[in-house]
Amino acid sequence: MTRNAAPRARRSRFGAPLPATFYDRPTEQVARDLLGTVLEHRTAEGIAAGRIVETEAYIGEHDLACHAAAGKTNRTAPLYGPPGIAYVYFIYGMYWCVNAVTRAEGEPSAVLIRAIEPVVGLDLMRARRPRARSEIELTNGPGKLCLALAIGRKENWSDLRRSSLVIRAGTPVRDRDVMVTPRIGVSRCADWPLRWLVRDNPWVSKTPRHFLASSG
DNA sequence: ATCCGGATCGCCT
DNA sequence: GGCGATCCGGATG
Repeated sequence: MTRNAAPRARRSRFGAPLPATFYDRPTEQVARDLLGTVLEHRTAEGIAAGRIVETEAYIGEHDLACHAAAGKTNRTAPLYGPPGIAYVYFIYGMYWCVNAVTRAEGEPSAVLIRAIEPVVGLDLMRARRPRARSEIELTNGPGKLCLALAIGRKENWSDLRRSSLVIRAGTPVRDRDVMVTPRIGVSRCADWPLRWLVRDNPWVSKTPRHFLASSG
């Protein structure tokens, strides 16, 4: 029968790592196209990976919600680095969030990974997220997914093509399954439509009201 | 289902 | 000194 899904240690369970040229494009386009790709982190504990279902674009020094609005500092330096590296920042004295650095018109820009759908390493994620009361709560937020995948300070500046933290090609998401909304949790430029999400996916951090009608 | 405050600290004003 | 690209638990309707 179909016994070719060998559970043997396989270097890449999914597609190839996304090339640098993928990230070296307008940030909105990168944010859109990251939907459906797979974020994978290999550690001594094992492999944990998930399908990206929600992203946000932060575009340059003139986007006041973007950390680069503060200019180039020790903290924001990765945003000025090459497309395809990770920008991992510490927030609220407690949590980490991971971005993929892009390059929009030479501006320091990045895409925040806001939610993933767990695919590999569910037990590992549960162990790392003892407070999650459901599979959904494992990774339905930018801080949560970093806990589940053990992404932190060490992953800042990582090359997302060839480090322990990789983004691989996955199953593309059709346009009709993609929604765009304003970004979450920002007070400045709060109405800019720079958040992309997979419609009806349970792992999306905050489902837009417009699509809650089905439950009424 | 929704709202609110506390936790906790690095960074910019 | 004050505020975050957040999460969680408890209170409220």
